[in-house]
Amino acid sequence: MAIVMSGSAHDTHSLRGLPLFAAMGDSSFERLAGSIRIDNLHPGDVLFRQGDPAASVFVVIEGWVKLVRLTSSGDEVVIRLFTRGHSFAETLAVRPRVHSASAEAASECVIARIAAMTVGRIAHEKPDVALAIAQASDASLSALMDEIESLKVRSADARVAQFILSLCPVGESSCVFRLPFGKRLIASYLGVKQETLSRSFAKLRSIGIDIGRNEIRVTNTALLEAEANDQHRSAAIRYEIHPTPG
Amino acid sequence: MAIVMSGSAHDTHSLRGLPLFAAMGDSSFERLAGSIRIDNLHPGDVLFRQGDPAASVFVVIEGWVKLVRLTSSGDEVVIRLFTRGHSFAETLAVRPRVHSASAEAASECVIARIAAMTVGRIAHEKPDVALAIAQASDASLSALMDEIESLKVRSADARVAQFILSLCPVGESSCVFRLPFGKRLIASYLGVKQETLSRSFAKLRSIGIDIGRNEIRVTNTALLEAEANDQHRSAAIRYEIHPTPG
DNA sequence: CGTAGCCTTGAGAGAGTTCAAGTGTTGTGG
DNA sequence: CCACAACACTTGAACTCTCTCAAGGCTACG
Repeated sequence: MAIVMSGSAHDTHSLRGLPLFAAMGDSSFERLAGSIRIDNLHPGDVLFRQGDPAASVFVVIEGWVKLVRLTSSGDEVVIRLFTRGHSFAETLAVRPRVHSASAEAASECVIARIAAMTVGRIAHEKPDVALAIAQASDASLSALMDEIESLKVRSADARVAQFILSLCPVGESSCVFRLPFGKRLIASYLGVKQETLSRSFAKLRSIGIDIGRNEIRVTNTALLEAEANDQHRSAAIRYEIHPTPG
Repeated sequence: MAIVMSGSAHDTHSLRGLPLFAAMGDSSFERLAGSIRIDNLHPGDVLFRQGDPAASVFVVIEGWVKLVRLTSSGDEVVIRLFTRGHSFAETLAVRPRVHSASAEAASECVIARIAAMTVGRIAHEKPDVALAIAQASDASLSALMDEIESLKVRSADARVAQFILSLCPVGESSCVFRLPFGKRLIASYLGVKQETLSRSFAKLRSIGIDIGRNEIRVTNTALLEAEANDQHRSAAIRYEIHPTPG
């Protein structure tokens, strides 16, 4: 169950830097700030379900939220994973509709929530709020396009490598961190079966990636990057063929 | 080469009904209308390239435009296909950046184009324009999520069926139409190899879908729909197992 | 200590790709 | 008008990747 906290001065100050809020002017943010509710969530807590009418706009402050869809055959597919700074359901504040996917906490997390009606009302008066929403959804668009490209052209192994890489802190050539959620979830996000993911992890051990139960140890980020780009395939040397004339 | 036409009264009137424009008020549309340029494009004509700074917002009036990405290994992936009513690059009017994909005419087509700066300027003054942009990008978001779900859970055959279904006029139980573009493009859009697509088409013949060089004949849309939902798999009867106790 | 859930591993089947050859269409120059 | 090349598409066969089914191991929790 969510614990409701008042948006304290400290809270709103740290929110100001998150993309959705950073893109709007001071006066707009001030108006919104009073309506922001901060919730602490536990894994499995539901933010909204596919088919629910849109009620709020969300921003992740800490932890991970999964966006999932139920397929006609009954199983769930993870469409996206949101973490610190990501906002979602913003566009539904513009013209309220039902959610086309469900959102659920994937780890312990802290999220900010604002009533869609409030955001919508302000956005209709203040262009900077509407533009902030458009800007945030542009970021989502890019992220989804990356995902589509990846699904279409990369092998499962490459996608797995890419995913681990995305969890590594930027600029570090080696790192150790905890997996924020289960491997079942990762598999669904990457569009592979759990067994396939497990086998991919096993292969990665040979390039210095050690995946434990909840912990990942990356010895060399560069090797991981090569794997993510399918190097073993595209690196196949291409000889210049000089056709014998006649 | 594009043929530039003036936005005549007839043109702007028909544009008014397209989603991006339908979502804005009369006065905003009037202001925009003067800056709309209508172009006739031939297959292969480039609208923008990945890496180009955003210069315009586009709306497809007739025909098809493909949005493609170049992968690190050099081949191109079709991310999306736009047709009548679809707008794209709208969000780039908000905060100009470079395009993260290229757009190219996939068939003979007619598109409307407005300078991004013009749209941006108006959107900063009139919230309804900013909201129309947000609304249009919400539609894109949904479309991309559908695509991701499809890539993750459906087989190539199902995706092919789904795609043909999307080309059929709604509500018709049988139809005949021309393919608006080549099969190579379709394959790339669906994330399969051309040979695989060809074999999928061959399989569809058994359920009354006849795919010729440029023409498709669908005898029964319902059968196609069943195929698109992977019926042959999920329809496998699940028996209730009563485990023998002890 | 037993059970349940999550993860790994193995073996075999199936889906999709690759490579290679072949068909058909279109456009071009002789 | 035909020969030719270029291009788009199809088909076959072998191979690779990913999934399915099945069993077993590890961890957490009562």
